[in-house]
Amino acid sequence: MPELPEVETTRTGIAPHLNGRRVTALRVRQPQLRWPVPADLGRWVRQREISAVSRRAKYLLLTLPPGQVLIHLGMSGSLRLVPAGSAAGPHDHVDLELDSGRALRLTDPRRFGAVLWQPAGTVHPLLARLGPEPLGPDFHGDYLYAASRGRSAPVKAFIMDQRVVVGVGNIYASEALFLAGIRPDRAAGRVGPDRYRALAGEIATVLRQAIAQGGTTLRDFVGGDGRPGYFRQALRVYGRGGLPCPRCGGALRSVRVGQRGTVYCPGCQR
DNA sequence: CTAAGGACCTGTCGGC
DNA sequence: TGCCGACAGGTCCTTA
Repeated sequence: MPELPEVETTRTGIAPHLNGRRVTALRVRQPQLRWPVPADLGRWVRQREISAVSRRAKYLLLTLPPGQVLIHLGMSGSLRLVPAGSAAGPHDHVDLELDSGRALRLTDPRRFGAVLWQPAGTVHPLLARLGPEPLGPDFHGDYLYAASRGRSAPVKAFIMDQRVVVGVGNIYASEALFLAGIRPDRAAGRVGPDRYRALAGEIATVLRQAIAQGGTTLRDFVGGDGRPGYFRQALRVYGRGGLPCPRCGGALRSVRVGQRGTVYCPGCQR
């Protein structure tokens, strides 16, 4: 999936085409995503005007007067603007048609994504326990240090926990840990305050740089304009197991940490 | 409370 | 060429 940079890239790509537009129809070809698309979603959004397109964690939020449409891209989801009524492929599950003659189309082969509804004034349960935004003021090394005391889970799993900090997935967790010189399998509670300050800084830096490059495209991610992201060429360790470490030249090691593929440099990361 | 494993679903790739 | 297992950007849910 899309981690935070890909979701943010999607947001900036689609927002100009959605802001101020009226929804003319909702077309759901496959409601069985991570959770079923609410059967009455069309009634909530039809003829309503989209007033904002925002992001919280890896969720996109389309604000209409009575509430917000929540969209999560899961592992393989992407959003594009297409001409309304254009031919749909087998994984084009949802079209949100607009009065501009275009439609926001959700494509998601693995169907781990979600399209949900959050009435105004309520907080959807999925958003209720999210941690701070990594690019916001509440995220810093001292926070990570305090939150990690007594935790024996690997530090990589810790920073990928959306209750700790949102938006960091498997790619950027690996990259930030490399940049901060921390072994991904080290217990979160056994990383000191100075190293957490470095890690918080590297997380923010790598996310910002990836956003500037339009995110990372491994196979199927495209931004709202249909173009891939270009951060892949800047990845230091992710997907590079066995290849030379960009810092010391030693072979990068590929392991599994918390069921997820993980690459690190045994020489540079402690 | 934390941690670990399974579950969801489709596509792709490498090995035999 | 064909089949089979492993793996893929997420994260909730159950179990211990």
